[in-house]
Amino acid sequence: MFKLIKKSNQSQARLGKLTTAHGVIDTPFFMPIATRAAVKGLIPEELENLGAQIILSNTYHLFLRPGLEIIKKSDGLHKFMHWEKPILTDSGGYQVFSLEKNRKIKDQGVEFQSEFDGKKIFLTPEKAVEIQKILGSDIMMVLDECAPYPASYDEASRAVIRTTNWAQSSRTAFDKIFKKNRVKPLIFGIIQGSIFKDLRLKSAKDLVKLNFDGYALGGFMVGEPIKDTFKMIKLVEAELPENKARYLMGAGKPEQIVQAVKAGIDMFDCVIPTRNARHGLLYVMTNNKSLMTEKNFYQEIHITNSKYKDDIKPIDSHCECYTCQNFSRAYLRHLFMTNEPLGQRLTTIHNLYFYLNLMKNIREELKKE
RNA sequence: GGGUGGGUAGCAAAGUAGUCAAAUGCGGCAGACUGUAAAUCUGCUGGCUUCGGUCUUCGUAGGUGCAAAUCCUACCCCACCCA
Repeated sequence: MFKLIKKSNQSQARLGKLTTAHGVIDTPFFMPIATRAAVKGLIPEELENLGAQIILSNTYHLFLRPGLEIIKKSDGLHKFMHWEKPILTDSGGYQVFSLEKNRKIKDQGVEFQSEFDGKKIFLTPEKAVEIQKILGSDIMMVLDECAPYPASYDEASRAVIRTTNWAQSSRTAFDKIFKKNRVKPLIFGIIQGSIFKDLRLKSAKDLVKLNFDGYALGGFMVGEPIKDTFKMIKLVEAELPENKARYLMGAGKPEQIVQAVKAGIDMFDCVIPTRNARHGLLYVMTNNKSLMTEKNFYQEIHITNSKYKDDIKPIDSHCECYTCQNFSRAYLRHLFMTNEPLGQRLTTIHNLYFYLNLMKNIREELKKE
């Protein structure tokens, strides 16, 4: 359940609390991604210390490997991966987009071809709910169709119709499966519609009727101009009930997250901090004044750049993460140049800390406002 | 001293007359990454350039030939084998 604590008087930003079966989460928040039941090289204790309140896992990938039997036997995903805080599970809707070559969309669901053995997997909205139940998800996402960009109006429209139908089926399946449960996971609907105003509006309105626990804005950050992204966010935000969490799926860069918080978004997830960390792109805070008003509050550095060869400063001199407390740019660069996996682990720690700390600072700033 | 193989860009290694400023790999430089099939991918890596070219390069020095990294001669170096 989402509880709105405070609304900013300078923007649409909100402070809130999201209660799940595994604990209460302060919003706005960022979820590190654990697609395959692990956050790239980090142990759960480290994640917690970095400030992670919740992580994201993936229905499709876990269904393929290790498979549901193993997770059942382990008594759910939390125990399996030793993470006792909340887990949000994505439905596989994004894989409709990212694994475009290996899937076929039908009205009843999506047929994927397994990358491991070529086996065909037919994922329906009902099955996505069932799988997420077995995983032990705290926040389930409905199966949706994430259309690529650019998409024609007709394509986008068809994707919205299917997504809405699937949301209906998911809702029904969910209510049936959890009829007798006192403690239930949350279930979120996903709004689609590419960058077409009327489609986004219709998608939002139809989903709100289904009374989900939260509403996700999907199908963004797939190549569309960021201006359009925010136009759509503003449009959709106005349609959403105040007492439900809003989740901008797959976003984003730090300044985009701040901007989205100001547009009324409560939840985020993104591969950027972890993937970029592994690729040597690191975040440095350049201003400790107001995140909510300053535009350029950070800088990116490529740790492999030759200019860091003899730079014995930490990544970010003001950062309090384990990496910055103990290691220099020169050392991290050396680890990267020599392909030492430790380099990736240390930079992942830093970038995740940067993101999680960013969210914490946003919350504190909103509190003080 | 005799024999054999070899000397190609930062390194390794193809190429053995024209389509060669020279494959490929490594190294080096820079960039991208947004609900993760990503410890991945892309570009550049002799000089100059008005980006059309142009100049200098394949151990060194000569030579043949319209044309040479590629053929010939001499020399210098390296590796291994025999004395």
